[in-house]
Amino acid sequence: MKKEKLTRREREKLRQRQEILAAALDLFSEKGYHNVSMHEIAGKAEFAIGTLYKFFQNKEDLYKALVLEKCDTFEKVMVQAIEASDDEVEKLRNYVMTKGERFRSNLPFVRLFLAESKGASFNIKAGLDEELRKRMYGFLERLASIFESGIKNKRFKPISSPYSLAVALDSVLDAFLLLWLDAPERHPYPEDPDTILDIFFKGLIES
Amino acid sequence: MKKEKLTRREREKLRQRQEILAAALDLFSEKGYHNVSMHEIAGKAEFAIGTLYKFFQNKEDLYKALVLEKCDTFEKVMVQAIEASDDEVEKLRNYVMTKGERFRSNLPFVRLFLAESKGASFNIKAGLDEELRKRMYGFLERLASIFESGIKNKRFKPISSPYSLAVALDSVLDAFLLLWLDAPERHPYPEDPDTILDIFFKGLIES
Amino acid sequence: MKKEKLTRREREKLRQRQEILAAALDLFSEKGYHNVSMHEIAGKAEFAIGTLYKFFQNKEDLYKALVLEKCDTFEKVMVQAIEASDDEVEKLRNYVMTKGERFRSNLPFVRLFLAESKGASFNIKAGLDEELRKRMYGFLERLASIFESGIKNKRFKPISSPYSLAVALDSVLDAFLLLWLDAPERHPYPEDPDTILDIFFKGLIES
Amino acid sequence: MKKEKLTRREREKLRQRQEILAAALDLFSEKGYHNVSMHEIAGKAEFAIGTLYKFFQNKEDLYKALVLEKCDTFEKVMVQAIEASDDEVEKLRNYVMTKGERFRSNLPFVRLFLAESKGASFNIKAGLDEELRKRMYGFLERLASIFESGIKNKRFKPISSPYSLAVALDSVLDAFLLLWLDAPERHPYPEDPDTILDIFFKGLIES
DNA sequence: GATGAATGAGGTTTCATTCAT
DNA sequence: AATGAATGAAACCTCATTCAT
Repeated sequence: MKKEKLTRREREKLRQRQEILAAALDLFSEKGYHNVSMHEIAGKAEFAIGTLYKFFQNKEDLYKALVLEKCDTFEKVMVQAIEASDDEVEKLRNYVMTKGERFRSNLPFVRLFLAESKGASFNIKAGLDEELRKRMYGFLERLASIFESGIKNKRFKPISSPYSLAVALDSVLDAFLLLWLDAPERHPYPEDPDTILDIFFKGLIES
Repeated sequence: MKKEKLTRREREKLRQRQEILAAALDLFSEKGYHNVSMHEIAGKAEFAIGTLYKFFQNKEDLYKALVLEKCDTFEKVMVQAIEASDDEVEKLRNYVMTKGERFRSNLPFVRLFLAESKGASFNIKAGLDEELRKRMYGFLERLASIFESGIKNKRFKPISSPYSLAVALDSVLDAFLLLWLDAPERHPYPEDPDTILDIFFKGLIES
Repeated sequence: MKKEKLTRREREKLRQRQEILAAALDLFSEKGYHNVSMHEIAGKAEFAIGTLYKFFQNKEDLYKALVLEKCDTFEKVMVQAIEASDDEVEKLRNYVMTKGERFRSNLPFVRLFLAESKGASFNIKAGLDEELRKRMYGFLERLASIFESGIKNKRFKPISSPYSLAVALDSVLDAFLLLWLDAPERHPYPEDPDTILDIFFKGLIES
Repeated sequence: MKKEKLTRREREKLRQRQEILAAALDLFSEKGYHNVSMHEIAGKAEFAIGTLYKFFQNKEDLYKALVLEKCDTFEKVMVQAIEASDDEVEKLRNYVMTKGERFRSNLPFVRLFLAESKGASFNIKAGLDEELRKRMYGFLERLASIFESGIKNKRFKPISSPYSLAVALDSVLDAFLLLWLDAPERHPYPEDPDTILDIFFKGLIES
């Protein structure tokens, strides 16, 4: 389905959908699912309330669509980042940099993302959690395979659990980003990815 | 305020308060702040609705009290853990072990804790976040000072940012605990604290 | 206005109108006025919503037109039935038979008709009721005049209130048809009109 | 459960329930289920909207309770009427009189009753119809058994279908009452029950 | 002091109707 | 002339909170 094949009408609809989702993202990320009313979203998006229900069956549906679509885009960018080089260390550097950039330019999304992926999400009765975790596990396995191949290629020391390493790296990134989100000046996100990677690269214990 | 000074009446009130908080913890951790009604809490605690409002000004207040008190206890236990030994490595080991034990025996609290500390908390209009983060930063500094003293005592290599290391260690622990929470069998929490600490102790790069 | 004078355009419009009414009849009779939306009718009739409003001012108008037109046809057939013979008993027989046939082959209409004529119709703010009752009274008078003429012609015993008799006969027919509608197998509508008429023809009391 | 055993609180609740039902009956019978809002009922009953939902789960539930309870009372009175005498003709006379009186003093109920029992009720998704028809069939059988016993006791001529006779008598009563409801002056309900019964008692055909 | 009945603001959602294309 | 996207009033219902008993 090429872009050119979309009729004007279809393009218009798509644009409206994006506007609704953008308004919803702003509000949800600022106040949380339960503190935002459909009226508020409609108001911010400058549509009548009924119009929202033409695009989304209900509030839950709108929220799910928002989170899933944003995560989709985010995941794709992350996958691209780790596939941009053949060198394992370079893959990790790219990942750290790209995640940082991406987060810092998508603040509203980040708040939602962390709320959904770390914090227990009580917003939606079922399904979103599982879907998101499934994706996260998938991505962690990609990350783990970088460590594996790095070990095979003798770039890294042999390590028993590459998956744990992936979990660790990812969580550390999120932690730094969360700190930065909370107080950007006090906790600047490092320009140089090695600042973070060195935590893993350089052993702490004096030998 | 010594225990002996509490009248029977006062002790009774304290016990009732605990019962309310216990019921609230169960419900909030299972369904989330917005999906639990004051009626439900009253029902589970076997008090009348009005009684809840004798103890807490409103729903928000009850929630705040619950989270803060639980965090208090938790923090005290963690501080004890890292003060139980004089050796820096032993302090870290104790921390990893104790946090794991504590989490695994306090599931309902953990869900709330993670929702509040990682996920952006949208439950409460203001205040809880800040209070909790302040405490968390305080604790992270304690952790950081372990690394500092370890470096001074030549137990650890010199590292530029002990605080970052503290953040990293803590976030990695939480990540493992979150995985374990989601699928305990697939992601067992390691018996031996060194399994986690080695991520930081042993450098990854082949030299 | 003769048929020949209708232009192709006019004939087309009339056909469309009928299609809308047919779709509306199906839906209204199945779910009731308030449980059918204009969208549903438009969908079933395969017209755009706007088109419905070209033919009918609003939902109420559409409903009124539907009921009145159907009743018109029905009334005409009933009048024909009682005028098909000169003999009073035969008139009544024809009436009983024709009403039965007509009902059984127009189920959707019957449900609406009974809802409107027996049940108090709360669908329409005003007007339909009165119009329908006026017609019903007119028809009952026709029926009454059969009894009158039967009495004058000595086919029937003298009876003080032929109108009451008309009411009675009509209501009994409806009652049997309602039973049949509810459970056709348990309450078959009699093939022989005399089964019903005998209730009136043969006195019940032993003399 | 004796009346005396009701606590003051319970009696109060019962009274309130009755007030809500009374307000609802007035409104429903005047405007129909779908044209009455819960707010309206609350306003007329002089309760807050929330209070209505303490007594009834939802609007449907309130309506069902209303119709069923009213029908219960009505049925009991009717059964008493036909059991007040041993003589079959007297039973029928009592029935005709009592139904007339009852209807004429319970106009709002009658409108609802006829709407539900004759007109197809589209108000309630399911259940009310069936429940009411079941009761109506039960009552018609009681009526039929009067004709049966009358035939056995030689008070009535032998008739093949006493059930049909019951249906006929009942529907004729309803028809007269409906006429009276529509235009009391034009269609007075007969004082003397025999006016109606004679339709069945005296054969129409001259022999 | 404890209770829980009563309140009503405010949430989500539907649907008859309009009007620009 | 026909369309159907957009509108927004108004429906049902929940639940935090109060206060008379």
